[in-house]
Amino acid sequence: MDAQRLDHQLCFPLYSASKLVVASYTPFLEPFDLTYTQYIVMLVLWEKRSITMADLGKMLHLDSGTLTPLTNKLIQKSLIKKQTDKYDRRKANLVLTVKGKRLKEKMEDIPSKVGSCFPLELDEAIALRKLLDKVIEGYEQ
Amino acid sequence: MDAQRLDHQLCFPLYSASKLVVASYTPFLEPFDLTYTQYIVMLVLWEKRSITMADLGKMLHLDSGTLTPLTNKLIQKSLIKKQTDKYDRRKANLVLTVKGKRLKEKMEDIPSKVGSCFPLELDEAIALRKLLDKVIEGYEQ
DNA sequence: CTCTAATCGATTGTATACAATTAAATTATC
DNA sequence: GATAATTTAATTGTATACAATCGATTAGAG
Repeated sequence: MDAQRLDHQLCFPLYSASKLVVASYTPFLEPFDLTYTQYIVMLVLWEKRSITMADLGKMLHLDSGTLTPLTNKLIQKSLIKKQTDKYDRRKANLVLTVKGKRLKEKMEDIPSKVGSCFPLELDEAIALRKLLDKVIEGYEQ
Repeated sequence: MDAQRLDHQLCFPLYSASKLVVASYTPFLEPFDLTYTQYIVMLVLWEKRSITMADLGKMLHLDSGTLTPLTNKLIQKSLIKKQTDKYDRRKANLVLTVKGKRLKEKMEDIPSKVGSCFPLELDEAIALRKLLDKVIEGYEQ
């Protein structure tokens, strides 16, 4: 059994499925002029109302080299604002604008629309989620 | 139950796990001066010995905008060659160089090294694989 | 209090990704 | 056999990703 074969490695289906699922958001996000990564930043802001760049990076597993230009795009679209923290001038707090807050309701049905593009039953989705969490949390070195 | 939450969506763990697993190859690939994407192209070539850009793109789910610069890197490293097809001059066949062929044995133990960074049991890996395949094959629209 | 260490976000450089377009070559249609 | 349609790979433009570095700021050790 040759381990050096694409179809014997778990990484490749993972990499492919991830790209496919991310791409499946595109047609639903395009009307709102958002990319997938921009969308998940908005998801976080809709939950938190305010978050520093560092904490956002921890939540999304993205570094400042990705987040700085990405949040600048969202600022440019008037969806969020960046304001220096009052007590620690190194920190930059991201907060929603009124326009950014309002967007939430307009995009409400996207998760279910994306979900219906995929054939997983609820128990399968739960099992997949559990396995992915184990991969993420169990990683060592 | 709010569907618009990062931790209620399957896409995000999938996206995170994929990035993590791909990144976990880096320390093992670095000594060979290869990135993950360059590595999976080599995996294909080690299996096929010769393949057109189009067929490689179908196998890896990547388009020419990604593959052209990527294969150019591998050519530059003298691991592969690109030769115009004799019978259809539109097609470019990728083939291994001697150096590219020899690399296979040197990288033999990478899959198991990466595998041991993750805590999945065999049955879990099989289940994950099956679910990912269902996601990929079942996608519609 | 002062000097060092750590933290934070921005920047730079390299490497994917993909949409859209283009040019060259081949196939299909008549 | 001329022409339209298709295929193939390259190119262009935009958007991630991440490693490495930098400058500003704050925290910590003595």
